[in-house]
Amino acid sequence: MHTLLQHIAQFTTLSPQLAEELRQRAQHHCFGKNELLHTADTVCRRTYWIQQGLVRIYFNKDGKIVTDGFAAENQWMTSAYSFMRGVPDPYAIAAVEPTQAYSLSLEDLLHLFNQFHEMERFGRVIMSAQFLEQSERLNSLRFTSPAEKYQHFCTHYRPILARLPLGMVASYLGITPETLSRVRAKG
Amino acid sequence: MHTLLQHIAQFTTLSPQLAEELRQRAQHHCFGKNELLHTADTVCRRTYWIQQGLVRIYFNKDGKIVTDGFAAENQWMTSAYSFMRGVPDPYAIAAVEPTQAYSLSLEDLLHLFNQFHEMERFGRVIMSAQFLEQSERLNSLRFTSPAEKYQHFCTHYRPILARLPLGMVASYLGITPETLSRVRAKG
DNA sequence: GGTATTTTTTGATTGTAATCAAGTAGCGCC
DNA sequence: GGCGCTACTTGATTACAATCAAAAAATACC
Repeated sequence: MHTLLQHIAQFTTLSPQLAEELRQRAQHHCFGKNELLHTADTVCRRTYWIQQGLVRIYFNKDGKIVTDGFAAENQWMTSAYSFMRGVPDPYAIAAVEPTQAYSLSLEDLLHLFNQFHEMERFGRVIMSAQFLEQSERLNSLRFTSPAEKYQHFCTHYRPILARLPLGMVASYLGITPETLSRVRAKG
Repeated sequence: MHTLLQHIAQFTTLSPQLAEELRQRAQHHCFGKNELLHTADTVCRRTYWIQQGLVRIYFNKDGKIVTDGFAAENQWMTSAYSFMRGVPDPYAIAAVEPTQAYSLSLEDLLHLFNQFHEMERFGRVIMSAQFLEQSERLNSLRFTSPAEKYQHFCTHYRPILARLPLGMVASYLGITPETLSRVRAKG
């Protein structure tokens, strides 16, 4: 638990009261390889902070699995739209490796946001960071060739590259496994 | 000014003190058609709330102008990365129509976030909404055909469609003007 | 009102990555 | 250690939108 508190303390002041509330509310989880953190077409009730391990979010597009994102140590993962708006969506989340995580429900978060200005700060800062990260990804998808996409992935996701099957990387990059294979053969 | 305050009050409680601080800090602007709100390769120092009119953000890619986004009445516009991180970036912002806007600097915002929990709430809620909107755009860019992209634009941006040259719409959608023209000819 | 410029349309060709189709290698599991 | 499955590679073909090119329409400007 102290690792989650450390993470939060990087972005906001963490009062003893807030730390205590977080300790009470956060749930700890262990997931085996391929175990689901969240099932498609259900409401995603929790947001997960990955302490150890690696997870992915994906959905089924015309019978093919499309990976939409990854989260490893010290990162957050949830099905954002479903979680924030309380509606089902097509995404599922699964552990790529055995994973340990803490989670909070939306109710927990909203309570903490209400109770603690500093937690509201944390929420704002994290959302801003996610927004900027997503902008960069959008630009990469929009303007770069498959080779550049792969290069970008290698430099920005080096720590997890070796832990992922290439098919997942390909669909995350918006290219086919065949194209990724050819890109790698050349580089 | 009261329109900006109304906008903020939609997302958070607006105390008289916060309203007063906003009145003191927000600057009012009038921009003529094609006038720049922000110049490329400089630090974007302000975020603009559009009271009346229409603006676009764009950059120069290999000699071609690529439109990256629009903001009309009741929407915010800034060059996000530059504004938040205080570094230059290649984006410029220009008025598509004569435009009236209010603006806040990062210093203003950070002061207000510090001073007022309710303003920090507003920041978090707006960033969350922007994040979800961007996710939807990312999915549209990634998975849909030019015709579907245009359809999506028509349904989600109807109020501004008629106010924009098609070339701007095309580059926003990540397709060429020729392709957009052909899509429109068919539908 | 007429000229100049920009925007939009239409047509022909090309390039790139997707698709289709095998085949090979790697790995988990008994 | 061998079987069976999944992951990855390689090759041939196709589809789609980009590019190149030019004409037509709309708009701005004197």
